[in-house]
Amino acid sequence: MSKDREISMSVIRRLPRYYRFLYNLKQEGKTRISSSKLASLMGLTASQIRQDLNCFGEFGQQGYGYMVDQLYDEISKILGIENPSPAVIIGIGNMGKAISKYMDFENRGIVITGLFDDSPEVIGETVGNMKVKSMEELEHSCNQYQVEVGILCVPNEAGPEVTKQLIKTGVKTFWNFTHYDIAYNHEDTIVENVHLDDSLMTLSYRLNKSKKDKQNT
Amino acid sequence: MSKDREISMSVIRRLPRYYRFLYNLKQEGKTRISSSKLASLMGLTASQIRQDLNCFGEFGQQGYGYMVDQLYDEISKILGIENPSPAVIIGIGNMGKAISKYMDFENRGIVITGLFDDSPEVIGETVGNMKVKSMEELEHSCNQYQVEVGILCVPNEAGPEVTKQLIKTGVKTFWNFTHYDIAYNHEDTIVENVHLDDSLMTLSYRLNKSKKDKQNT
DNA sequence: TAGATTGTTAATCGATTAACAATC
DNA sequence: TAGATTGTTAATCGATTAACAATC
Repeated sequence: MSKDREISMSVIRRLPRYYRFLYNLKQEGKTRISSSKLASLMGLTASQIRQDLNCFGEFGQQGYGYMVDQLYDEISKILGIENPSPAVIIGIGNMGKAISKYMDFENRGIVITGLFDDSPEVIGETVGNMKVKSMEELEHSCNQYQVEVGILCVPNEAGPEVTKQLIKTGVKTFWNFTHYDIAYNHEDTIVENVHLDDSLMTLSYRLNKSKKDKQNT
Repeated sequence: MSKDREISMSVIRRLPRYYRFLYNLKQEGKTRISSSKLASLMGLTASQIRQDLNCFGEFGQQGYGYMVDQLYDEISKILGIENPSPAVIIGIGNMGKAISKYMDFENRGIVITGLFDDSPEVIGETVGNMKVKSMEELEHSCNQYQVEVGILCVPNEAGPEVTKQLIKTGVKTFWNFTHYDIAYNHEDTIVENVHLDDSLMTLSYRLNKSKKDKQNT
């Protein structure tokens, strides 16, 4: 049974990875998998996998393991991939363009309903198969498509203003590529930050650390 | 004093954020900050900040707090931003282009020494201020610039092969935008993964969760 | 039935928070 | 000196791992 206990972020962040590995197993034609097999495949412990899955229900069979197809579908449901939520991308610079072309949104629980920018050079341009609209059209478009998610690819300085505009149209969920701290400044928002700078600096730290460690050996 | 105890990933991943907030404080002309002020600014506890910083040394003054400038410099040193490491970007599609133009590499501890792709349409193109080279030139270029970091923006299928090529030239550190699990397949590598898909699915989960929660109230 | 593997409780480990003596 | 705030030890909290009874 799914428990009342609030599911921790650590568990949630592992779900997409399970989903990915199960997809691969499906592709390979595997029909069943045990927690210990999956564990060694993913570099986790079998215990952790069973604990994680049992946050959401009892998907396995004792003595047998898990059905790959069924588990895949369950996680797909849990992640909400079946009924994708409408989203807009704001800021169609390099990052906005890359995101709109590169991401497989529909298989990630999101449908892009519009691209927006405030630069005259970009407005009207076709990216993927969508025309970039002006910021003046944002509110109308958000209402029309009942947009729920804002994807922020604008420069850091534009973060606060664009966030305000989106919140005015009822958007409460953000995929945020800027440094602007949306969750801190706006109550009742759901924010997933992509801090590429932070990730790169972490890498730099780890590389330098390993260099230093080698010197001292 | 800096301790012998291995520093945990949780701490390391907070460093870039400290760095960012200290940069802002500098910009605002602030000269000193206490752990409790910084804590409320960042939405952390003062305890955690003091614990984190004390992994690396004693940077504060009792009864006074921390010097903004000094602390900023210390963290900069810790992150290895002062002596940037040479890197190459492989795969100059949408994401590769966005990364090369958008990121402020030099201020993140990295210098880009070359862009590489295997598509004739992209080779020779100028991105930012660099010409895209062919994969044949990779090995020579890596040796020439003593490249330490590989940035992988290639399609998932190309992950294993490109990784192999880079490792052959001595690259052991990766900023990885593919789904290929480098660390799992190659020993002694340092890998920082950017899993945009995972981040987006986590967002989808959280949004759907909040919708369900609202229905049940 | 016997063997395998789950679901779940208990034990361990690590990270965060609280408390306080040291000291500027 | 008195007040403030650090550095650091101790207490708490949460997440991971181990163990095992339930059961397919």
